Amino acid sequence: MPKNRDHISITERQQHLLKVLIERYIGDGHPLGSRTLVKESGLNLSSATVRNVMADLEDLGLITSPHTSAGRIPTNKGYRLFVDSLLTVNKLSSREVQRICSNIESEEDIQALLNKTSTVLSEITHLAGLVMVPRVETQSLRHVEFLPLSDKRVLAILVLNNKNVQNRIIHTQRNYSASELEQAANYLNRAFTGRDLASVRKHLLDEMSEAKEQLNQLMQTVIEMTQALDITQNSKDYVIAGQTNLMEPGQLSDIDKLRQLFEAFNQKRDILHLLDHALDAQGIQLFIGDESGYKALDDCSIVTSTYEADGEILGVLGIIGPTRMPYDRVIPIVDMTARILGSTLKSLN
Amino acid sequence: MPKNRDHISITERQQHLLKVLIERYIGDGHPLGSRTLVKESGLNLSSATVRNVMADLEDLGLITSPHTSAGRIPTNKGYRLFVDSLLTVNKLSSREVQRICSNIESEEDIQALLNKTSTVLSEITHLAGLVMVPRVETQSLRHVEFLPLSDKRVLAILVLNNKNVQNRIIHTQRNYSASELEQAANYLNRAFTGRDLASVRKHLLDEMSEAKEQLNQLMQTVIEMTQALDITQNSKDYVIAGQTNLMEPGQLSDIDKLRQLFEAFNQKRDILHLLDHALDAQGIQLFIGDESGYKALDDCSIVTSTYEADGEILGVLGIIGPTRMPYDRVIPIVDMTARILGSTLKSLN
DNA sequence: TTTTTGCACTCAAGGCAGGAGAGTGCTAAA
DNA sequence: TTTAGCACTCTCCTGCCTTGAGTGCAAAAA
Repeated sequence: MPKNRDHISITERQQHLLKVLIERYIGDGHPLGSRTLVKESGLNLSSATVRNVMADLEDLGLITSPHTSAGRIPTNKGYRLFVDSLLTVNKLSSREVQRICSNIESEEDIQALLNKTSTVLSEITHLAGLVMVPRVETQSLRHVEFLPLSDKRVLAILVLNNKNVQNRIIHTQRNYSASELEQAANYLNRAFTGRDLASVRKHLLDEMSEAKEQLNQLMQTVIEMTQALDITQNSKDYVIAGQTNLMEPGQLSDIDKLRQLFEAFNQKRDILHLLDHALDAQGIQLFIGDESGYKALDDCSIVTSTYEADGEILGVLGIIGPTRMPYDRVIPIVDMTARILGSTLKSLN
Repeated sequence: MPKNRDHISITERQQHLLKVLIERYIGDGHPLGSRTLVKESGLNLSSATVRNVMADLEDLGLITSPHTSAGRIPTNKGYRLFVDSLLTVNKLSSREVQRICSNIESEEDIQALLNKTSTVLSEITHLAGLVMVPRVETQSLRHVEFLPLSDKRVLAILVLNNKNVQNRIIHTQRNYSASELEQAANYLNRAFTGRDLASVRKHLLDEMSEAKEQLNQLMQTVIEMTQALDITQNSKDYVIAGQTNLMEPGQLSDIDKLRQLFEAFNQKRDILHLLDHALDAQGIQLFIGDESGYKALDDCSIVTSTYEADGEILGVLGIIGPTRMPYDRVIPIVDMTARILGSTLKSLN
C-alpha cells in the first residue's frame, strides 16, 4: 500500500492555489489554466505569477497537464495532499442524516439491511456503494440445526444473532442418524447460545484435543459438527449497489477501463482484499487512484469506513468512484452511514 | 409480446440470399453490399440482380441499410424470419457437452449450482448468462424450524429438498414461546415432510377455513405459521453472470444503452417479467430486439429455455446478448444446459 | 419477363489546411 | 519577487476535397 506520506512542504500560497484548483476541477472536470485560476483564487496576482506557482506544483508532482496548453489537473499525489491537509469537510445537513437513517433503520432482515445501506450510499453520492458483510466470527450463536443428507454429508444451519441465517453442507466421517444430530444440536444450543462463534469454536477444538477415546458418543458427534462453525471459508463477501452510476456521462468514460472495473466487482477477490485492508484501520480510509495497488482500480478512488457496535469492529463499508469525486461531501456521508449501520446492527440483536 | 408471425412468403432465392447475408453479418458485423453478397452466395448472378433482390427484401422490412451506400444489415424482423425458418442449428460437439456437464454436476449446493450454470453459459457463449432460480412452489418441504423473536415476530427457516434453505421473518398476532413453536414445527415436520410447498399450504389453508374456535391451541399456532410458506412474495429471483462480456469491443458499443441494460439487470423487475413469460412456454424461446417490449433490451436478443425434472417445469435459463449473435451456436447450448441443469437438480434431491 | 450493363448519384470516412482559443514558458523590465 | 510581453504549442472546430463502397434507374440483352 504505497502511500505518499513523505510530507511535501509547500508555501501557503501554493496550498491555497492547489486547493482552489482541485476544488474547481472536482466541480466541473475541466483542466484549469492560470488565467481562470487566478480569477477563482481571489488573490491579487497576475496570471504569470500563478503560472510560476503552477510550474512549481507540477515539479512537485502534484498537478499535471493532459497536454500542452490544456490547463492543469491534479495528480493522485495532489489529491492525496488535498485530502490529507487541505480539505475542509462540510458537516452533513440534518436532512441528509435523516434520509440515511430512515432508509436504513426500517430494515429488519440483515441481508436487506446491507442491500439498503449500499443503495443509500450509492444514491446519495451518485457513486457505487459497497458494504462488506459483518464478520461472522464476531457474531454470536443463536441456534444450530443439523439435518442428515446422503453420502456422509450433513446440512448445518446456523442462526446467528441479527437474524442472520447461514447454511452449509459438511462432509463427515460416517453417516449420522437424525436423532444423533438432534442430540448434538440440542447440546450445542444449550451450552453455547449467546456466545460468539469464534469462542464456541475454540472451546470445542480444545475439547477435541483431549484424548478422543475418552469422549462419549454424543461429544464425538458434536466435535465433528464443529467444522460447521469454521466460518473462515466463505464468509467474506460484500454487497454493491449503483454500479451504473459509474457509467454516467461525466464519470469514467473509458469503456475498457469500465469493463475491467466491473470484472473486478464480479470477481470480488481484489475488492475483498482491499476492504480487508480497510478493516485493519479504524475509521475512515481513502485509496486514491493507484494507491489501492489494483490495476482495475487505477482511475478510481475508494472511501471506506469501518462500522462497529459496542466498540467492536464488525465490518467496513464505503463507496467507489472516479478519483475526481467530491471528497468533502463523500467523506462525511460514508462516516455517518457507518455510524448508523453500526447502531442499527446493534439494535437488531 | 408482438411477434411477427404474419408468414411472409419469399422466394427460394430471396431466402438463400437473406440467409447468407445474415450469417455473414453475424460473423463479422459489417453491412453487406450487393457485390460481396453475390460473391458469398455462390449464385451465378450479377450484383445488379442481387441489388434488386435486396431492394425487395428491404421493402419487406427484412433488411435495412444504416445509411445510403453502406450495405444492408438484418432488421429484427429479418432475424425473426431467419431463426424461424432459415436457421440450421449445429449439434453440439461432445466436447462442449462434456464441458457443460463437468462444470455443473460437481456443485452440491443449490445456490452454487445456479451460479455455476450461469457462469458456464456466459463463458461458453461469450454473452451474459441468466438462470432463474427454481420455482419454490414445486419444491418439497424437508424440514421447518421456528425461532421466536421479540415484538411478535418469528424467524421461520424452511429447508426444501435440494438443500435449499430459505428464511424469513413473519409477524404474528401474539408472542409465541420457544416450546410452542417447537411443537408446531414438529407437527409440520411429521405431517408434511416430502410434500411440495403449494400442497402443504393449500392443505393448511383449508384447515384454517374451518371454524377457528374448533382448533386446538397447537393447530392455531400451526395455522399462523402458514404465512411462512407464502412464497409468492420474494421467491422470484435470478442469477446473472458474464455481464462484462457485453462490454467487449465487438458487442454493444453504445455506453448509454449499456447503462440502461445494466440498470435493468440491477432492478431485476423487467428481466423477471420476461423470464416469467418464457416460463409459460415449454422449451426454447427467443426474444429478438424490441420483441421483448422493454426499452432497455431493444438492442438485445434473449434466448431462453425452460428446465425441468420429471416433466415438471422448474424454471428458466438463458443468455442475453446483442441481436447480432451466433444463434446457431447459442440455441443448442442453451438447450443442452437446460437439460443438464434439470437432470442435475433431479439427482440433487 | 428476367437479367445484365452502364452510369449517375449519395454518403461516410479520412486527410489536409487554416483559424480560433486556451494556455504555456521564457525573457526582460519594474 | 512580481509583472508584462511575446512567441510558441497544442487541441478543436470547420470547411474542403478525395476515395471507396454501395445504391437506384434505365436501357439493352437474353
